[in-house]
Amino acid sequence: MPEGLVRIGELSRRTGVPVELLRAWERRYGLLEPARTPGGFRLYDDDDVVRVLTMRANLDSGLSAAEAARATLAGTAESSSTTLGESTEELAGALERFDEAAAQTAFDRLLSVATLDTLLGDVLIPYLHDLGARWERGEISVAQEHFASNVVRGRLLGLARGWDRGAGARALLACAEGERHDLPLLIFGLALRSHGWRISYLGADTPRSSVVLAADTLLPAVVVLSGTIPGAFDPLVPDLRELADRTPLYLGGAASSVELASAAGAAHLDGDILAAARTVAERHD
Amino acid sequence: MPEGLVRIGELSRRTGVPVELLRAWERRYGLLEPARTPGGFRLYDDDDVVRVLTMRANLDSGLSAAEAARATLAGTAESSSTTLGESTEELAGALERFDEAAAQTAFDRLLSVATLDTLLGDVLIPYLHDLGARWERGEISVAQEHFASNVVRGRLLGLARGWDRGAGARALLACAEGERHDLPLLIFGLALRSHGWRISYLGADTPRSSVVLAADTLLPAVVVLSGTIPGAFDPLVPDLRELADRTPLYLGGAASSVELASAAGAAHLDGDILAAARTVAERHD
Amino acid sequence: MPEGLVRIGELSRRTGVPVELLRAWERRYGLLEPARTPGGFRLYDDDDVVRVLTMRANLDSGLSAAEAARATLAGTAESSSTTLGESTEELAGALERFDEAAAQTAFDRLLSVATLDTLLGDVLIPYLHDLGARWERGEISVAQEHFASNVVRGRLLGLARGWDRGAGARALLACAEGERHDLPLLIFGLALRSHGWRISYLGADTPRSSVVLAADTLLPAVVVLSGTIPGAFDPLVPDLRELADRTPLYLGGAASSVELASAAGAAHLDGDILAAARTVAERHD
DNA sequence: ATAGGTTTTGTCAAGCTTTTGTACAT
DNA sequence: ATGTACAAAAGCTTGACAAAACCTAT
Repeated sequence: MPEGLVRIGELSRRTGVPVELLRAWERRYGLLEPARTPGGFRLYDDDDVVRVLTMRANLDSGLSAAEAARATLAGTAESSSTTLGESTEELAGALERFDEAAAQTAFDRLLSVATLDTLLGDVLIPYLHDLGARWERGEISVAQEHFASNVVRGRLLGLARGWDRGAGARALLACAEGERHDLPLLIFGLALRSHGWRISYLGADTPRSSVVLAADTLLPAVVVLSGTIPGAFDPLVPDLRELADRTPLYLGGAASSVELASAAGAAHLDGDILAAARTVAERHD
Repeated sequence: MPEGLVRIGELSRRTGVPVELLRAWERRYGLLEPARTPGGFRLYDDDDVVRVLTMRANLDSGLSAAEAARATLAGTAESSSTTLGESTEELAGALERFDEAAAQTAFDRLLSVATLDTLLGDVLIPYLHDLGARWERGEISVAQEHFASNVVRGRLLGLARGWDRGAGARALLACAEGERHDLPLLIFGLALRSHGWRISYLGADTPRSSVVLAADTLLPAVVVLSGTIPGAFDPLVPDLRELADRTPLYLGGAASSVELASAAGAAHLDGDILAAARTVAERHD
Repeated sequence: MPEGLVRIGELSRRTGVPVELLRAWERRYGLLEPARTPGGFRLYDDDDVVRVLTMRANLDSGLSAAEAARATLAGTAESSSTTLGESTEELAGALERFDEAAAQTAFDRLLSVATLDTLLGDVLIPYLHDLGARWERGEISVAQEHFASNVVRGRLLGLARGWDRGAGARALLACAEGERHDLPLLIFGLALRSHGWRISYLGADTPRSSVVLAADTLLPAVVVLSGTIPGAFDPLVPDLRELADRTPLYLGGAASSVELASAAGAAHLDGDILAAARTVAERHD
């Protein structure tokens, strides 16, 4: 669209506002600041058309002329649609500056615009990855990491509430011994829940014997163990093999691999948490 | 929304309160403290609209003008309630004084403090009952009832997001023709969802032919119809019988009864929404 | 809820008792003692409505007016303390048999009958103590302990949501290095929050340097460290002393003692979590 | 239950000012 | 195009009024 400058008559025709009134609005409220021809004629651009139409809309909505003009001029782009990305950044920023309230608000906003899957896959997982990476690069302190984890953990546990109810198959979830990162496992649990599964969750750093005991009590359809520390699963292989004899067993996280899992009689879940949940859900219909 | 200051005439138009009365309330009770133009005209903001609506609602509920004004002005208490009961009252209060922000906060609070089942069964269902009763007694204005319903509906729909995903059995939900009260059915859907079911929701006032068509397309495990208006199901009986031949059919709400349901080849769901959801969930394991 | 005072006509409408009779009951039996407007009009509150309805019920049950009034005024206050114990047992039982849904329900019930302080002091703290004791005696498996901790943690973090909002003094909370039991600290935080404080929470196993860094960023009014493992604080004493120079410091949990705390320039918080929170709150008005 | 007086509150009016769309003269 | 003028619409303040609701006392 070429820069179409029009004179006042044309502006009047396009907006339906009488010429005199356009001049009055300019004079009284400074609504428009048209360029001028050498001879003094007013020249309006497309923005001016929008401005006049906005002015009219404001008048129609009941504002007085003075107020309508003020509102029109103040009408800086309304942030009508806060996108997913913005809210994510807001969440990240709030967590980093220890602002819990703002983080909760950002979380609320995310929950109100996104589905659970989107929240988990497009927001939380990338955020946690990023957090980890920056922590490794020393860009973030342990305090910030702790603070953020606790806020996120609180929200995830909130979403998890009641996740062992229903009629679906049951999964028993636990972190390997020594493993402290429970958040990925929590996310996995929520994803599996959204496939209709029932979740029993033992959380971080669960001794192998406890997993076995819980499995014997609950008789889950599958057991899923998570471990990120390299070598975390190695000493467990014999026990896992025994457990896998009785219940389908899955190993996930960086501590697992296809080879290690098969050595333990288990199946390996690769990196993508949501995909892993889908895999488990589909394989045990 | 651009912060639009309006003059007294527009405020009157938006609230239905005569101009003179608005001035009288300001003079006598200090209900409003409008800004002024240089020339002395009163300028009101959005909060003032809420204040006037609240004042009117208080009057409708039987308070004298002086008391209504006092209650209106007092009704901005910030609070951080912890007990379920307190949060519930907070929600009710916020909804009645048209304070959407506070209502959303109370809702968030409730969600963070209670289980979904409790929120539905111990908070929302009693609240909606109470709302209806007070509306019938004229203690509450139509505007308040509408406002409250819409806020609640918005939150429930938010909670419902993605409820047709997963691997559980599918239920098709609809209100009978002419039936406008969709909130009970929404609550039923959420309760059923918490049992791991997938929900397909057609909402208020769904023509019988649409239900049949959706049922043939989706092949749900059950179809649930809701009706509160007495006699709402009566003309549908032949069609329902045909539908029930193909799919298990449930009828709920005051318009249904054991006799009517069996005449339609369906099962009757009694008054307690959460119990009804449990019944359906268990019967179709 | 805005305390709405109503005039005699509305009271009559709400109770179905004629205006003259209401005045007569007041004059003859002192049934009501309404406030008055400057002009002399009677003003009744919600309790008065209840009183009149009770009076009517008493009359209907055959009492004479004078007797009915006396009975009404002798009105009783009832309380439900039985439910607390039952719900507590229900919670404990559900957690031990890995029944998350039932545990959540029990939690909801507790929240609906108890205040936060009661919940923390009379239910959770005793329960956690008991859990620990039974774990030591081998009556309970690690799996059960883990499972229960995670459910409780989820609820506590839910109650904590937004706890750094407001205008009160700020407290920075963290567990000592190596310390994994964050629940007591969480409870302490909630208790302190109920005194109007703002909480910044770093959670389990926080390195000393991180605490210092967070303290320098947030400038809290106090720092509180928790440690249960004997000797957990010992290697930290020099660093703590330095931290205590800048910010009031409190040490709590079995790892602390009056001597150790004073050696670190800090104050010792003794075993009772709720009392400790009260102490901190009062000492920093 | 009634009578006679008071308070409360919604509504109206008079007289004047401000705001704003439109018109007209230069 | 500019500047001024003008009148209708909307608003302001003060004051008053009457119906409804309420009071006390008989």
